[in-house]
Amino acid sequence: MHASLRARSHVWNADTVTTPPPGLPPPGLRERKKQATREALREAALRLAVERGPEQVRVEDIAEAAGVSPRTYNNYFASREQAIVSAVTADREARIAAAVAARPAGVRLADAVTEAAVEQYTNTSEREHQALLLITTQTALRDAFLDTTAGIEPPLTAVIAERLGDAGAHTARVLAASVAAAIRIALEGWLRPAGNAEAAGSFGAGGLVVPSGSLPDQLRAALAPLAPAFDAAERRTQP
Amino acid sequence: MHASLRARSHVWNADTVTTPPPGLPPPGLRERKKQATREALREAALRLAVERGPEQVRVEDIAEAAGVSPRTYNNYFASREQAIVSAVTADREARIAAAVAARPAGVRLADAVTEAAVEQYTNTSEREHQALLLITTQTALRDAFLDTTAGIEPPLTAVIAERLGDAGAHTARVLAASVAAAIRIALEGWLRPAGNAEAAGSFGAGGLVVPSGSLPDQLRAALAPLAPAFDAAERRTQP
DNA sequence: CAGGAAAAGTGCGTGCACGCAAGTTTGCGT
DNA sequence: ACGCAAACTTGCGTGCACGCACTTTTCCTG
Repeated sequence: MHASLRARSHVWNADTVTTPPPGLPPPGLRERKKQATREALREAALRLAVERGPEQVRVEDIAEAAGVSPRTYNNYFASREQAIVSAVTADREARIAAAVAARPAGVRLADAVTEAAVEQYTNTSEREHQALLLITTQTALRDAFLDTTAGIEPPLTAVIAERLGDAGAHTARVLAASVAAAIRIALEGWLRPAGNAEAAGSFGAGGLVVPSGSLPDQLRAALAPLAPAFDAAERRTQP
Repeated sequence: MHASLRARSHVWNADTVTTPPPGLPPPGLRERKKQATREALREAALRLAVERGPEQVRVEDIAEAAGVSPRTYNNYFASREQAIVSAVTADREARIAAAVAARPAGVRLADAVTEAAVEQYTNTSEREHQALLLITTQTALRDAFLDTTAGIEPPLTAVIAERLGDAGAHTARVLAASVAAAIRIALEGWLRPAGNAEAAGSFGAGGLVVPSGSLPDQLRAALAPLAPAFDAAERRTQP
């Protein structure tokens, strides 16, 4: 059944250490240390991966560099790849949701989502771009990065549900998942240039794929087909 | 960031042993033995999982029961869970695509897809239902089963692309991925009853989720929001 | 300001995924 | 029929994910 498209790829978030939804009381020392550890691991993982090749970094090294035990390391990250990728991902999931919520209630929901996504993926900081190059070099990292999109679903579901009202809660879930899938496709197409020919799966006819434009273009193109669904959903709540 | 929703879950298809798209020449001895081995492993995995608990089955046991080395086992399956789940899944991916292609060209594409999905998931054979009960007992199996939906995407992309023409190749990909996501959601909702309360993720408002109807209902409900997107895509090719 | 419970960190052991480098079988051309 | 090349199998070694039981840290409540 098809080639090894998408091999092993631990989907996001297998950590034991839970981070509760931002509580109103001051975070408390406990939370702050947790986040500090998390960032220390992220940082160490990325730094080591850049210094030596990503292949030459064992979890033991990351843990040591961050000053924790290896066992603790994987209370935070389910795989070596996650640790590295999370450094460039940070909390983009939450930022996208926030960006959608920030748009005035007047605009089309489809546009709000699309622009929010484009916006959050084009903020290409300096180190982030450097790390992206690193990611493209290794399939495992590439996959881990793509799996990041799954994390967008829950917060996006929340904001969409907010706009659609309680009646559309179910619809919101499906739309959010579709958006996540579309974004994944856009990212796939974007960082394809690394010459693998057997990309699009193995089905008969049209072997032509768009020659991969810029990321914003890819995102808009991938999200466009979903716009009618958003419009219909919106229309159903505000006739 | 959220609880451990969707922990480790090796996405489908990490096998080394490739199965080329069905060639026209007679399969040849090589292919037949490969499929035989695959089925022997599937069968052994399921049988052992049913006899003792799924937890009490090591890879070594499965391999031995199938008469191959443990190393060969994971040339076919990337995880223990895949082997077990694949016994109930068989090639449902291809069947769904075929079912879509089978529908007359006159019907709405959205309907064709929905009905094809419902049809292929309601053929609950005897042993299959038994195995589904087994799956619900263990989170790892549940996740592996849900990840099966990812495999629907490639063949579904092909048939949808066929109906939309080459212009809609890109759209087809996004729609297929959305359908896969929707089906996943439907399945999630369906085999939820196993009392876990922290299901829907952790976002503020509406904690009400539909009390999970039958599988066909869940599927139709999950796919309905995508219908407008299909209609629009179809309209664009045949005005 | 205790004291005790909850949560995070740690050491250890087990089974597993997977790369590598033979060995073995199958298929095909001459 | 022969033999070569490609494909599959296998043994071995390595690093890793993760459960369990235990220690340490943080937080809350009387």
